[in-house]
Amino acid sequence: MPPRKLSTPRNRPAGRPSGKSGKSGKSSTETIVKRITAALIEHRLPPGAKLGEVALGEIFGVSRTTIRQALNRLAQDKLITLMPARGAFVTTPEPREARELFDARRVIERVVIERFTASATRAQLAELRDHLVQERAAIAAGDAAVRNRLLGEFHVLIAEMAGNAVIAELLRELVQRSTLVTLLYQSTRAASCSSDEHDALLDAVRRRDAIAAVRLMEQHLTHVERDLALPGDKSPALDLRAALTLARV
Amino acid sequence: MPPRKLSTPRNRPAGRPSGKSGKSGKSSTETIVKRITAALIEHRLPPGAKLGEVALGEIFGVSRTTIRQALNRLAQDKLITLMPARGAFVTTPEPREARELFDARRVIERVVIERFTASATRAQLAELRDHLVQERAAIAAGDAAVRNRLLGEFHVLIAEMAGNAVIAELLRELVQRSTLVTLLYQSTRAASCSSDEHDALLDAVRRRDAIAAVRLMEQHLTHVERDLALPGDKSPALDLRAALTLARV
DNA sequence: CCCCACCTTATTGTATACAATTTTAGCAGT
DNA sequence: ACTGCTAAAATTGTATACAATAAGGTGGGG
Repeated sequence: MPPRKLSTPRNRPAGRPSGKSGKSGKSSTETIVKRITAALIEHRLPPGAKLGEVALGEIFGVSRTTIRQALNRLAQDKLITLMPARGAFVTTPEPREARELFDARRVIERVVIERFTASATRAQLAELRDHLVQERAAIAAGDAAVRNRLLGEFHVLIAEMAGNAVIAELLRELVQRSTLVTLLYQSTRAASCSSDEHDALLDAVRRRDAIAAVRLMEQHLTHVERDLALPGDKSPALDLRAALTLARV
Repeated sequence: MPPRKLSTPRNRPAGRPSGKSGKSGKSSTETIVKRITAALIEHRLPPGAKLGEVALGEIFGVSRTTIRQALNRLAQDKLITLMPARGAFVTTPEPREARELFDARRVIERVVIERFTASATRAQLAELRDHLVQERAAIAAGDAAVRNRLLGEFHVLIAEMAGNAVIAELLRELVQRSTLVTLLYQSTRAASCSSDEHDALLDAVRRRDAIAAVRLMEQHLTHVERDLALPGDKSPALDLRAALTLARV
């Protein structure tokens, strides 16, 4: 890597970032968290990638202090893993964690969809239909990044509409993490399938068929999980040994 | 060039908070988060209290940088609320949030207790029995602080034993937040009652009676919520007007 | 030829310095 | 005397500087 010290004294004297120059009224930390999260969800940062503080600082034009705050936030969401005195790395979820994530989602989303089926308004259904159109567009355009983000947001959107903000927030975290899992153990063919299942789900809600909606949601989550290439219960050590054995030859 | 230690370590003698030797295996941020969390859960810091950065820094013997990291962590757990350029305050949960918290807990803990009833080992039951003894001791001693902590930990303990670490972590957050709620809208009489219900719950698990266990858990959570003096749906504005009307007289 | 100790280097952890904003106290005006 | 503005103090937001630690490279020894 570049040992040259590319000094970047381009930092503003001090104080707040560029302020109102079109950027945003949001806190800069918040902005950075969102940018990195988007990069993770859209698979521009692969699991295991190192997130150096100085590198990020130069990219976003802020000091390490601000970067560090953002990294702490991301670590608490389990999207990145902080290794003391080592640095921040994109989390590589273990198979066990992947299964637990989808299990937790089934527990929560079963209730969410049941309630939403009872309370959904026409406007909410229209919004979800719009969302589904966007999903289809991203899939048709082959934009895997946006596709993965939208497929996850669909679930969060329903949870927010179901009326319990606390549950919606929990689910948002779970969906983000399981998106990371999907990217790790992905099998690409499942994409359009997911969107079709979203469609069927909405249809059941429109018919106010709670039983069918719950069943479709559970099947949907089970399908997504099953389409992952989750190693049975193999620990990373076994994979390592296998890799080394092959390398020997 | 030999990097001799000729520079003066200016601020190291600031001294650690607890003079205990050698326990600093943990990160200092982690320690501070736990200390503040304990203070919140045990009601030594009331909702609405301001947590100034310099004050905390002096208390714990660290700089504002470290304090700020801890405050960010606590804010993400919703235990404190950060108001931009204003400071950090102990969260004052609104009635709506309180109801949503207990609703979320019912959704999750129903499943947790059902699974635990099926999988509980003798050793796990013994550990829970020990925990219950501690609860009783704290109640008998009139130690409200420890009591509240233990009453919450009971639920988290069961979730951890139920085998899904992700769900257990979600519940830990919910329990912490609902403990804060309990302290705000408390009605003290419910304490021993909770412990009795924990006892009944354990009994159902011992009998492997999943249906009873689920029912007892739901009733338990409903009781805890009902014992709160949650204002109906009054918004703070209404409370303010009422208060002013009374003050006028 | 390989392995180990030491040193160099890069990166993280923490403290301090400075800028900006909010709050509060003081003052003038009506 | 009370309300509205202005300046000083306090507090937060951000940047930089310094200390500690882990990774990597080099030379010497087995």
